[in-house]
Amino acid sequence: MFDFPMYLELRHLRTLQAIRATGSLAAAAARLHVTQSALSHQIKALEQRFDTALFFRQSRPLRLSPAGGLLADLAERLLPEVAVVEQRLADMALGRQGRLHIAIECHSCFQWLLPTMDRYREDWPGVEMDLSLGFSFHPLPALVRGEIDLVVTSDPDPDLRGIHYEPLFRHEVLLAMHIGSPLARKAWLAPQDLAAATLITYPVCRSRLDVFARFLEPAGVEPAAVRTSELTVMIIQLVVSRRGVAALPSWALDEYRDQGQLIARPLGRGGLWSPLYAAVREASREAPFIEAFLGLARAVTAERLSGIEPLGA
Amino acid sequence: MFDFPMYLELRHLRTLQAIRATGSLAAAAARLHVTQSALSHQIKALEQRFDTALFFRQSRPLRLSPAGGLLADLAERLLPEVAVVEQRLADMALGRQGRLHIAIECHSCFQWLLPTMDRYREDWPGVEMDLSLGFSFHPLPALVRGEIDLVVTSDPDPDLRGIHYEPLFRHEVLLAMHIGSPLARKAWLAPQDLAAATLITYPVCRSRLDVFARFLEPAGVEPAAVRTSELTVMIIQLVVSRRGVAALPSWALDEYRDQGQLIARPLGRGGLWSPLYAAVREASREAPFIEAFLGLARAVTAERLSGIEPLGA
DNA sequence: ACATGAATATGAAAATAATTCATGTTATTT
DNA sequence: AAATAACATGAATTATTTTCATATTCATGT
Repeated sequence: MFDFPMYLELRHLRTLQAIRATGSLAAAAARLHVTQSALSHQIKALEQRFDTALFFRQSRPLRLSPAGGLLADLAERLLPEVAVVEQRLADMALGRQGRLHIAIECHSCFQWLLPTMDRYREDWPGVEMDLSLGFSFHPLPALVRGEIDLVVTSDPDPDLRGIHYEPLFRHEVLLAMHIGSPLARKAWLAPQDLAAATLITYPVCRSRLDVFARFLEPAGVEPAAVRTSELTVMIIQLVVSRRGVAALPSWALDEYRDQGQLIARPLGRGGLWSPLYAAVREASREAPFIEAFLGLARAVTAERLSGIEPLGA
Repeated sequence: MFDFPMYLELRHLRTLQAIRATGSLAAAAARLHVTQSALSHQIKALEQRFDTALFFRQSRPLRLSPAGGLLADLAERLLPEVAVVEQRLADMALGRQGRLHIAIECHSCFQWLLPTMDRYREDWPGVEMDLSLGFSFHPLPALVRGEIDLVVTSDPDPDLRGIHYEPLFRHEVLLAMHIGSPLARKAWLAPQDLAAATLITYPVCRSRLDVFARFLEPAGVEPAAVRTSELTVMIIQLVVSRRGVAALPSWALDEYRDQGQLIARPLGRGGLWSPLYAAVREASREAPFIEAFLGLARAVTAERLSGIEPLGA
């Protein structure tokens, strides 16, 4: 009759489970909202497929055979797991659950990102969070590939389709130097002022450093020396010990500035302002758990960072 | 497009698993022996059903979204379980595995049944065995209902359909008495000889006791007294201490007879012979693991029990 | 045993659902 | 910027599942 196919499917497990629970085909059919005939056919096909009876017919109430019991046991184990996953998927679709793997390209962003994440975790316990540092790899392609879900970046790549850049705020990049530095006497600095200086930067490509990309290189100026350090505290140390100067976000300097050793000056007459974006996939942009994160990030930065100018919605 | 249905099925899990394993729809399709188009449609339907993307399209190799990963994880957990059960079902169909729940109606059958089960277990480790005593319930209907799989009985019920009675052997029922009993002087006993005796029996319905059903009742004789005991050893005790006489299978007496206190005599001139059957469902009759058990039971009884006459195949 | 009611089985038709085919799009590579 | 490989899509096809109508089987009471 049925020539061959007949893979075991969850439908069959639901049927076996219902049959065992109700003790009759008819009742099981009612519970599953199908006709008794449908189940009878289904059972028959299974029995042919496995070449064994699934229940004993000459008795009522129906009793499953050992083979039928095996399948019903399987149903009892698997179906609850399936239900759990379906529920989680539903939650995900509603945006109440999700995954938020964040990568940052901006070394000094910890200052506001960690508090943001802490507060976020309280409201969205169903969201699985992770943070990785996007210094050694390129976070935006990873965002496209779905390896991560949000990238904090200051240089959007407009070529990438399907990525939305949500502006967070603009902040001023200041040149930090020792209070006794000759450059400290100027109200603001011109590119040429750095020609004789040692510039301390994070160890990343110059095109991703605003001092170079938007201040020195346009003017064709190269500092006397460049040295790098991974950590903001270390950079500050070097500046305080008069080993060089460094361009840093104004808020990154706040906690050190009032120690009296450090002074900061704008880069250029109007200052060097840099935007910061949260890049997310278009597909996840409207998920509530993403929107909530962006909103919280804005609130936290506006509250805790000085010298920034909020951007975006 | 698809208006509504779309239950999650194992097919979908197999698809997700293959996609994650291969990193592409096309490769997954090849592995599952369907076209790439089939999987594309399948995925699309799932995405509509769960209202969420299952993988990121703007990247190759394909990467599953969190939702897709959830389903693939589920697949990884469930499919192996399904495979195990399918394998066990195949084994059952071939009769290499099965369930052998045995019930006995015959009190003294332990003597040969336990050794039989012990030896059987060695050869058929895949068969789940159990033994229950069918004294307080009726084992044959339970056999029909599939609660048990084999009943050792001496009175077949021909009304039950679908039950096959496999003859094992005939054995003689002897009357055991104290060696000094006046009855012991006779070469064989007539029903009337018991009219003055105390008869000790197992505590079951008279119709299931051959002494009554086939010896005393046909002759219209009632013993002077009847008392019962559950255990064969206890019955022997009572007989030895001259509290009465008992009708028991000859082999059940073997281990006590040579203690010199006990003597046994045939019931009637030709002796009272009783057959023993193994009742199984027609459906399971030809399963190798059942046939093997029957064969072994015959071998063990022929080897260990005296005074029996093998029956059947 | 026989009738009766309830439950399961069955075949054919109808309804659904899954798959393929042919082709269009989109991504990656050279 | 082609070229190529991979995925998406709509229509047609094929396969499967379900229903409908009805037959058979089982359980029970007389």
